[in-house]
Amino acid sequence: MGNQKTINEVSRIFNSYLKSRGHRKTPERYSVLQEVFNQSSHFNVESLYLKMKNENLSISRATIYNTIELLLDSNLIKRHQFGKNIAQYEKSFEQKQHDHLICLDCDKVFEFCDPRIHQIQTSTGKLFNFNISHHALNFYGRCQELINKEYCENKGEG
Amino acid sequence: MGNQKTINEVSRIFNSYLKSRGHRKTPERYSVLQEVFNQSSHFNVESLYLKMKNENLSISRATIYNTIELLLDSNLIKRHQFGKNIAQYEKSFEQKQHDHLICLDCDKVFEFCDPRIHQIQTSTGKLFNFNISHHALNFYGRCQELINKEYCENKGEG
DNA sequence: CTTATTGCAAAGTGTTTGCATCTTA
DNA sequence: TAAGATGCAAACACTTTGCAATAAG
Repeated sequence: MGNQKTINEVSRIFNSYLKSRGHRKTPERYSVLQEVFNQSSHFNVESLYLKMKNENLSISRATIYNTIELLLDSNLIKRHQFGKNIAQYEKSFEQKQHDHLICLDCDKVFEFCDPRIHQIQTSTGKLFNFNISHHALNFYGRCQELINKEYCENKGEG
Repeated sequence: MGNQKTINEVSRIFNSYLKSRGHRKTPERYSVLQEVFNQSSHFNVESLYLKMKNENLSISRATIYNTIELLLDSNLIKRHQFGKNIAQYEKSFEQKQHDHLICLDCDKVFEFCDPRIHQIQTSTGKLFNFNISHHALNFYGRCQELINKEYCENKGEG
């Protein structure tokens, strides 16, 4: 919603990123990008690896870690840590800036937007003379709505 | 500043927490608490362990991990992840609520306060019917001030 | 044909667990 | 003296690294 991109557009971005950095175009890199594109929500390296293996794609963990770095560097994905020692990722194309609500009961992650955060970022940057490139705002708590309860039931899904 | 607590007050809090949960009072638990009390800034389990070993205190990593859980549960410390796979802790007594600025060049962490965050927390909680217990707001960027440059020089210290 | 990239396995790192030994209550 | 806590080492989970084989340009 808003500024969705097709896999072709995203490939083109990745393509020109690779070219600009003198990195080679390999089938593995594009298959990781495709898989990331298919993710509807947050994912981690292991889940991505298993998913790809399950689809009989030829890939190794090392290559996924390698490619993830390139995708981060080209701003096609974002990295998060939601209070656990596992890096979570999400694609950063096709969605507007948002932050996260994390349920401490079911680990489910919800997204929200609030323009005031950007104001705080700007004024804090000025105050500290800090060149802020990005932020992470996480609210931790317990979801209570019926609609959320549903999610809460299939605990620890991701 | 504001509501500092002495080690005696903190011990009393820990003491009554342990009693209320039926946990035993052990010298190790109190020596971890003392060490945490002595920390002026963020710390992690390994740094705490090495510091204690250096002071010839008898302690094991396992016991520190164990005690850290109790200190978290009794709200005497807070846990953070600043974008790395290492849990960072800080004492949560004797200081007011604050958030963090993380320098991507030198890994140094700065603290700031902004009351607007609490407003966002309240309205987001209402909007999602989420019972929010706490939050983490991290700004990532590069520090530029001379005063900060100093910190930046002894890279990777904390 | 040169050199970046892949993929495996080994090593690294932070954390958790199992269990025998101690110690608190 | 019984249940809980400690401490060591082994196990774990995620990530990084070394290196021979492969493939992009």
